[in-house]
Amino acid sequence: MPENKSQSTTEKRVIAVTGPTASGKSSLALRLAERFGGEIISCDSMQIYRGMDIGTAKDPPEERALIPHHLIDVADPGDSFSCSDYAALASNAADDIIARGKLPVFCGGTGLYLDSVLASDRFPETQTPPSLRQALETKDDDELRGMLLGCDSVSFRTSDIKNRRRLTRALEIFYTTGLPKSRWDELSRTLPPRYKALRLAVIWQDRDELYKRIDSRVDEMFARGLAGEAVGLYRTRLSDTARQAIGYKEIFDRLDCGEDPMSAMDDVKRATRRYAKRQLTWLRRDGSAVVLEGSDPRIFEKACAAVSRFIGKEQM
RNA sequence: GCCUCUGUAGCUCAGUUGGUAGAGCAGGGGACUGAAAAUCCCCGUGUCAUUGGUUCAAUUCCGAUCGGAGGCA
Repeated sequence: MPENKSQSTTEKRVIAVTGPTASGKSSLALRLAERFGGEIISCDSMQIYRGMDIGTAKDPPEERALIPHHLIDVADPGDSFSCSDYAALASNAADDIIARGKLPVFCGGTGLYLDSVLASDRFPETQTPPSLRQALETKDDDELRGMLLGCDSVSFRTSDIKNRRRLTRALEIFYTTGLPKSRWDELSRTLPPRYKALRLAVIWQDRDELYKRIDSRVDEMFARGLAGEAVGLYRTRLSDTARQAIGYKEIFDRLDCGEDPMSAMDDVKRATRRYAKRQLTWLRRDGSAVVLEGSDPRIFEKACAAVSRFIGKEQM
C-alpha cells in the first residue's frame, strides 16, 4: 500500500458507481466503501449545493457520518459551479484518499462530471469571462454558426450546430484560449486518463419499475418538505446552475405564476423520469461498465466480486 | 322505460362529402469533452367499440348489440 503521491497515473485505482436516479446506487456505494475501506466522492451536479437537500436526494447525515463523503455541500446555491470546478475538487479528493491508503468510491449520476474526473486533466484552464458569454447570448443562432465556421470549421462540421449550448461553448473556447475546441478535444483524447476506474452501472431492466421508484421518491420528497425548501430558495439569488435542479425549478415555475408549489408534483415526476431516461442513454454508450441489475437481491455480492477482482490485480 | 349525444393511438381529441387515418400530451431511441438535473436531434399501424346490411370498396352511410354522458318520465 504505497502512500506516496509519486505513483504513476495509471496505477491510481478508483471505483465508480453510476446509474439513473433512484436506482439504488448510493446505498450500494456506501456498502462497498464500508467493505473495502473506501470513502465516497459524490458525483452529482446538484448535491454540491448547500441547502438543497431534499430535492437532490442527499443521503441523510447519519448515513454520511459512517463513511466520509466528499463533494457534497461544497458550494452555495448562489455560486455557479461547473464541470471544471468539479473535476478539480474531485481529483484532489481522490488523490488525497489514495494517499491515505483508502479507496475512492465515486457515486453519482452526472455522467459528464464522472468522465471529466476520470479522463485526462488536459482541458482549457480558462474561465469564460461573463462578458463574453453575455455578448454571445445576444446573437442569434445563424450569427453564432457563422462565427464558428470562421474560426473552427472542424467543430462546425462535427458538432451539433443546432444546439445553442454547444455552439456557444465552442466559441467560448476559441475566444478565450485562441485554439479551436476541436483541437482541445483531439488533444484530450491522446492523453492517458487520471485514474484506472472500475465502473459499476446500476440499471433496471424493467423501466416501469424504476419509474415507480422515482414516483414514490418524489412523493416522499414533497412529504418531507421539498416545497418549503424550494420556497426558501426562491427568495434568494440563485446561480444559473442551481436554478436548473429538478424538483426546484418546477416549483419555481409555479411560484412565478402565483400557484401552489404542491401542484408541481407531477411535473417533478415527469422531469425526473425523463432525466433517468437520458442517464440510461449515457450509460448505454459506455460499454466498459460492469452492469448490475438494480432489482437483483444479490447485487452487493456481485459488486463485491467485481471490486475484489479489480483491486486484487493492483496488489500483485 | 323513452329520447338525444357519444365510442378513433396509453390520454385528450381532430378527420375521412365512402378509397383502412393525424395533432397535442404521454412514451420511445439517439447525441453529449467545464452551463450537463442542462441542451439538442429523430420516432405516430391504431381490430377507427362489436356485429349485420347497402356498396366494387365502410372507420366513414343504415340497423342491431354492448359501453359512456346527458335529458324526459
